[in-house]
Amino acid sequence: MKNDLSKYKKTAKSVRKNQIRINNERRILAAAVKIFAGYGYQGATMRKIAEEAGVPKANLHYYFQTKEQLYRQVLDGIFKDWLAAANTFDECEEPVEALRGYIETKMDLSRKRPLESRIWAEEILRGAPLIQDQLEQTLAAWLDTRVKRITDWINKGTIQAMNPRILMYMIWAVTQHFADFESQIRALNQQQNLSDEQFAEAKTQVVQTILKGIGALD
Amino acid sequence: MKNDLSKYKKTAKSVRKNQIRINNERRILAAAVKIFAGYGYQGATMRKIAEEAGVPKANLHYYFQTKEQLYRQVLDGIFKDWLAAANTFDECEEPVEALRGYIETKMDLSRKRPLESRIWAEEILRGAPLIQDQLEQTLAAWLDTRVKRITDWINKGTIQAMNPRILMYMIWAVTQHFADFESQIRALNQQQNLSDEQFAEAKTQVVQTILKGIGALD
DNA sequence: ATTAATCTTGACCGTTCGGTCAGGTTTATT
DNA sequence: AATAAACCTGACCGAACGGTCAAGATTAAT
Repeated sequence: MKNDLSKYKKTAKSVRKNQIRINNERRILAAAVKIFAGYGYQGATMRKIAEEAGVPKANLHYYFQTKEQLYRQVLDGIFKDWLAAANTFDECEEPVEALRGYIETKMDLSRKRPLESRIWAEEILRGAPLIQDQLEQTLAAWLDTRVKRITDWINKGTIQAMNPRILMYMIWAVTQHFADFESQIRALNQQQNLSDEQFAEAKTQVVQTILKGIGALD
Repeated sequence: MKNDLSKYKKTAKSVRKNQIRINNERRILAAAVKIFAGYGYQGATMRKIAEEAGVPKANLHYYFQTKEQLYRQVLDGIFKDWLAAANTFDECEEPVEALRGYIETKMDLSRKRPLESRIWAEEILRGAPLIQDQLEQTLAAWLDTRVKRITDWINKGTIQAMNPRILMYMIWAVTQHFADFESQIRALNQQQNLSDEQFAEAKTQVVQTILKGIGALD
């Protein structure tokens, strides 16, 4: 097995040896994110990724056996970021601050990592062929516990009665829209990407509209 | 020119001749919508489309010279539907009913024509390489006039102050999410698509949340 | 009945795709 | 210094892609 990593754990000095692999894997993954986001899974080619990473195509297959495995690792990285951001939801006890923090974090993620958001979106668009398990297990479990929290708020009368799942779908839809539909927003904004000021305004308005829409604000 | 249609306009009987062409074009376009939606532009192949339509691959190139031209005609059809639905916005004078009607129409469109929504989404995701002109001209003009209507409502005090463009982005994001992210919603709904009842609930909640969120409802 | 236009199709073409591999180079171990 | 493990890469492969074309079948026009 060319790519069996277990052997690297035998000695202390092998840590330095790993560095070559770590650096190259990181470089290739960064290039893969760009190319997959820009062309989609099918439109992306190993040639383009190799060119973007500045390595020969054969080298890609040395570190990642197949295109699909490379793509899977890209998706894994995105999913981890997603879950990390998702924990913002639990940092506050009160619905207003918990939801505000979560929406703002998701908006920031769309602003700072639009490529990752687009890769995720395309995967879902195609029917989630590779991440269905993660959706049905990890994401479904994450959602269930947050639905319970929101239900508690509703039962306490802090926010009005509603379907918590639909609220979460709305938050995801709106926040990710600013990454996924960036090119449409640009076309409708005099061919300019949203400035920092415009994006800040959007962020505020999204938070206000949703919070007010569920009766958490006046 | 094999595919010059001008000659068909010469006689009355040519209308019947057209029927073969009309039927085959329609059949191929319907198959193309399915395949483009399911696999994306790059992932879709002329082979698959021909198979879905039940005609030999060479026949596709008889009616549509290239894959890109076939795809363009699919996009044109989607854009026309989009604009037709968009006119719902103008049917009512008051903001509550105008926005409610528009949101509901967009939700219904997501429910009834999810494939078209996904093709549109993928095109935007890829940077709108083929429809940029339509976005910058037709869609931008459509949006501008609606922004003016909303601004009037704000100036009259019927709804609260806000950025009308961001409101429209939110409406598009949420309504199209139910088509574009259908596979994610299904994975989070016990592997079942939303039932008619669930979708009706979502529609109501989306309308209520947005209208209340902009201060148009109590 | 004849002619012309339109439609149909299997076979084929050049290109590009993901992936392989042998053999050379570099780095680590003893 | 010698050996081994890891890394690198140009050249190559079969498969699948979009697209073409000549020749036959069908339909319309006279």
